[in-house]
Amino acid sequence: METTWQDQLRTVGLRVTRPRLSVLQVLAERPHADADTIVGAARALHPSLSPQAVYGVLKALVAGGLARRIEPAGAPALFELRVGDNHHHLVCRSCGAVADVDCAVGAAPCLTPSDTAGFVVDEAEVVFWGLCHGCRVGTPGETAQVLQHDDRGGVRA
Amino acid sequence: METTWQDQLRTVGLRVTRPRLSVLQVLAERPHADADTIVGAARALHPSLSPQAVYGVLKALVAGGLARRIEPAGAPALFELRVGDNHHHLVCRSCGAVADVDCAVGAAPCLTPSDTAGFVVDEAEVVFWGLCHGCRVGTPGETAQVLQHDDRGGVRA
DNA sequence: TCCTTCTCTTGACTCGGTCAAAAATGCACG
DNA sequence: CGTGCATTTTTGACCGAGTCAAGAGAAGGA
Repeated sequence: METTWQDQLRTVGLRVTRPRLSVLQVLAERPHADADTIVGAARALHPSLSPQAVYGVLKALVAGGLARRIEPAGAPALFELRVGDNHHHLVCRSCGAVADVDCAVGAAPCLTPSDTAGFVVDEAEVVFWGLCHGCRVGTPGETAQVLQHDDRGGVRA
Repeated sequence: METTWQDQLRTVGLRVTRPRLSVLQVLAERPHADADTIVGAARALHPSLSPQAVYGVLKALVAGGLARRIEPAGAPALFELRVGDNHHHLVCRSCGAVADVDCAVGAAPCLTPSDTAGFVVDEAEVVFWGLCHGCRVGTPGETAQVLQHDDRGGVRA
């Protein structure tokens, strides 16, 4: 947040454009927005913005390392600006809300599986599934936009 | 594996049908197959099987707890029969190969995030990203069917 | 065996996202 | 402070994965 968006863009070799600045601002305000939400919000800043432009911008940002793409199973992809700080996510089964979690046990708890089966692991991605406070208390339908109720949850990892 | 597929199906209240037995057999042979692969393989056992039938069967199996659906980011969903034993997955960034991993540290290492942000967590899903032996050694293009090379990996969780 | 109910088939459709060509814009250079 | 080329955005077609719905067809209890 110290450096401006402009600087950040230039640093990774991207040109500074209105669509990009708009998307960056939207992402800064909404930490876990999906492409559609971003299009809607960014249009407030740049009315003629097309969905494809947003996809293009997001792809550029992710490729440049300014944004991260997360894909909770059964939901459209979400984007966030927190990158490189090794954190995971809590996802609400009911409303799809997402919260950041710093890595659970110490530094990198799950990075080393017991048996790597010949794989060389470079990243461990953790998603915690559950219910957010609102949905538990009974304010569903508020931010509600049910994600998936497929299998009977509870496997506990 | 003691009980027959038939028993398993009946146990969860599902009728025993040819499509279901075919899909179960395919899943038993290929532990992490996607819907498309299942359709192809199952047709060998039941030629008139339609893709939608497979989707229906898979949905029923997952709902009944006989199968589990996993969705690696950027790839079609995969299905497996190992359920209820709390294991995670290794996914190859290059060829999409998937291997099972028993939970890393002891029983449930990541189940309790440091700060739950008001969420009640019931499951922690872990995906280890990396390269499988074959792709590392240089046999890419073998099982190769590149998944996604989007962001420069290496965040290490 | 018959009948009810669940399941499969068939086909249309949705959603999230990509691809490609052409117009427009950023910005390095003179 | 213009000018020109490469990068971006626009516009619009397209694709894969999966869902939805109606009717034909089995499964299996009575």
